[in-house]
This record gives sequence, structure tokens and C-alpha cells, in this order.
Amino acid sequence: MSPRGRRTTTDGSERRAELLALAATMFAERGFVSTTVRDIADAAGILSGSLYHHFDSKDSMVDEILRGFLDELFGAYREILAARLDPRATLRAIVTASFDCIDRRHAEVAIFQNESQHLSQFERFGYLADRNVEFRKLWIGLLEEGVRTGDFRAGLDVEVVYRFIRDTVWVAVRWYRPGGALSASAVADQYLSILLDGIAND
Amino acid sequence: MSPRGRRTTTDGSERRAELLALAATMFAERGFVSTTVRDIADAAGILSGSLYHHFDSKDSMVDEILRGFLDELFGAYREILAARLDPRATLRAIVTASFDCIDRRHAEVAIFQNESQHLSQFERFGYLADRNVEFRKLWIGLLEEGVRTGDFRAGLDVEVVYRFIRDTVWVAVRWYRPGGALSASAVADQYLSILLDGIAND
DNA sequence: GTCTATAAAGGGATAGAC
DNA sequence: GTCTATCCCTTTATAGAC
Repeated sequence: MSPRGRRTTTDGSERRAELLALAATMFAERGFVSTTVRDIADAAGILSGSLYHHFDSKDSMVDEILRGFLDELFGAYREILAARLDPRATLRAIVTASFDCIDRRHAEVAIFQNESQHLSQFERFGYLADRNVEFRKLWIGLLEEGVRTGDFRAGLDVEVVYRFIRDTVWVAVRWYRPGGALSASAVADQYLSILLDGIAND
Repeated sequence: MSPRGRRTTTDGSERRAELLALAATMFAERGFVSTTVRDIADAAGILSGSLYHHFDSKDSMVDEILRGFLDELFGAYREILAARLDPRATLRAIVTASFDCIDRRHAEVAIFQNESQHLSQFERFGYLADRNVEFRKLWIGLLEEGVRTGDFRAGLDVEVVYRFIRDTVWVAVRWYRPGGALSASAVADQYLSILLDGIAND
């Protein structure tokens, strides 16, 4: 533990965590490539060179942001799977947890959504592809089990349904605003209702 | 008409159209900001300065790509609406046309999806926001009519459903590959089946 | 922990020859 | 339509003073 009794990053400094959060917001809003280290420093009220006292490089910043986010998210998923609910309840829990994550880690989710494709081409960010594989395993397994138990329609193309669910959930980060009129769990409920029962009237 | 009997861009030169298509592919794959004019020129086998014989600037290139794509897309939408089908058939036609567009204009759709948020902050790309308003009007109108006619479930939050449909359809550009095992219309049918009837078994 | 100062590289864009 | 040559600006990152 840090002298102040809490610890927000691997490094331990409060200032560092502050700067990282600021960088995350800016990466999310303007894009990683378009946000310069000068932009971040300006917003923080310091000079760009001073940032390098806290971080090795711009890449290190986004790396730390993404790793922290993914660890937390998959931790939440692991807990849900460990509860061994039936497929429908598991789906409900996973979708709800994902929207909750969009609510509480908005900038991080946006970065993950917008920059993954671009970043994963570099060796340093290889873990992004690994996490995608984990995502896929989780969803395909859940959908296949649900079809087996009769919770989900027989004959579903689980590969397409998996992509449908994955994209639908995460892309909501583009319009969802934390603290807005619509709560994350309200959105989750509506999405689940469409996903499970559709919008047709019968 | 150009001397060669066909005309692919406003300018008329074949070479220009070739270069623009190349730029589109690269913008789609690497991102607009990360793709340099030198990258494009290299891929075309010329020097970066030579690109400026064809285009005013890098911005002009993406501008021309996006305008062409949006004009074509909304042209297709207009035709569908003009046919005055019932809400369910209209929804089916719009979704199918959108997936068809992802198939035939893959790079353009990817650019539109990935770069709109970033570009629309500049005055030059203000039409991107206008098109989004058009999108919204189309979908909200269609969904409200469908609820009125009883085609769609009563009590739908059309605002949320609109976002759900919009995002779900277009984000497919991230994984759909033209010429792959799954045809655009097959994907459209599966998406429509989930959207209308859901994945739950009853 | 921040500043001064600056290096080194790469970015978009231009003028004029060919 | 492309090349040569180059300008000017911004970028990330560093070294050492305070």
C-alpha cells in the first residue's frame, strides 16, 4: 500500500494515476494517434517532457490503460462463470456486467473499441488478440450450451450470433453517456429483451 | 462521359480513381491518421509529391471517398422508401441494402465507421453529422410507424432500438469479408431473424 | 515533479523540371 | 503524370538544471 493508504496503479503515485486517467479521456475522445503527448501535458498543466518522468512512452500509457481494463473485465466474467448459472442467466449476467463496465470505465472501453484493430498489429499489444480469443471461447461455449439445454433456439449459427452480441454490446460505448438519463442496467435490460425476444409483434 | 466511355469520379481520370481506391483501402485498414501520403504514394509506386497532381490534400481524398459513399447509400435508401412497403418489409429492405453496401463498398463503410467521430469535428466534414440526423429520422420514423401498425411490439423504446439496429448493422464491417464463405444477404437474413424474433427458444 | 532546451525523425505540402 | 528537391511544421523523446 502507498503511504496515503490507497494505490491506483502499479506505480503507486497519485499524480501518475491522475495523468493516466486524463490521457485515457483524451485518447477516447480524440483517438490515440491524434492525441499528442503535448495535448496531454497541456491539459495537465505541465510541459510534454515532464510526462516522461511518469511514463516511458505514449505507447506505455495506452498499454497500461488497456491491461488494467481487460484484467478487471475478465475478472468480472470469471466470477460470473464460476457461479455456474443456467445459460440464459449467464448471458444476462455477462451482458449486464458489460454495460456496467461501459458505464464505469467509459474511456477505457472506448479506447479498446476504437484502437484495438490498429494497436494489435504491434507485438507489444499482442495480448489484445489473445483477449479476443478468450471472448470468443466464452460466448461460443455459452451459446452452444444454451442450444443444447433448449434455452436458445435450435439451429442458431453460433458464430454469427456471437459476433452479433459482442458488437452490439460494446459498440454502445459510442452513444452511452455515464450519468445520463438512461442507466446502464436499463440499457442492458432493453438490449437483452431485443436479443432474446426480438422486436416483432408475435 | 469521359473519352473512355465511363467515369468513376467527378474528375474523370482513371488514374485518379485508381489512386482514390488505393487510398480508401489503406485508410480502412490502417486508419486515416496513421496512413501517410507517403504510404499511399509508395503503394501506388509513385512519389508523395505526385499525389498532389491529383488531389488538393489528404483531407480531400477522404472527403471525396465519404461523399461518394454516402450519396450512393442514401440513394438506395430513398428508392426503398419510395416503394412504400409495409414497415416490416421496409426494415428488411433497408437492412439488406446496408449489408449489400458493406459487401460492395467495404473500405468506404469501414472509413465511415472508424473515422466519422474524429472527422466530424472539422467544419469541412459537417455533412457527416447531417447524414447521421437523416439516418436517425429514417429509423425512428420507420420504427414508430411499425409500432402503430402493430408490426413491431408495442412499448418499444424506439430511440434505443434505433441505436441498436444502426450499430449492429454497420459494425459488422469489422468482421465481414467480401467474397468469404458467408454472403452479405445470408448475414442480413440472420441479423433480421435475431432482430425480429430473438434467440430465445419460445 | 517540473522546466529548459533541443535532438532526431517524420508529417503534409509546394515549385518547377522533365 | 511523375520526379527532384525541399520547406516548414509537428511529433516523440532525451539530458540535465532547478
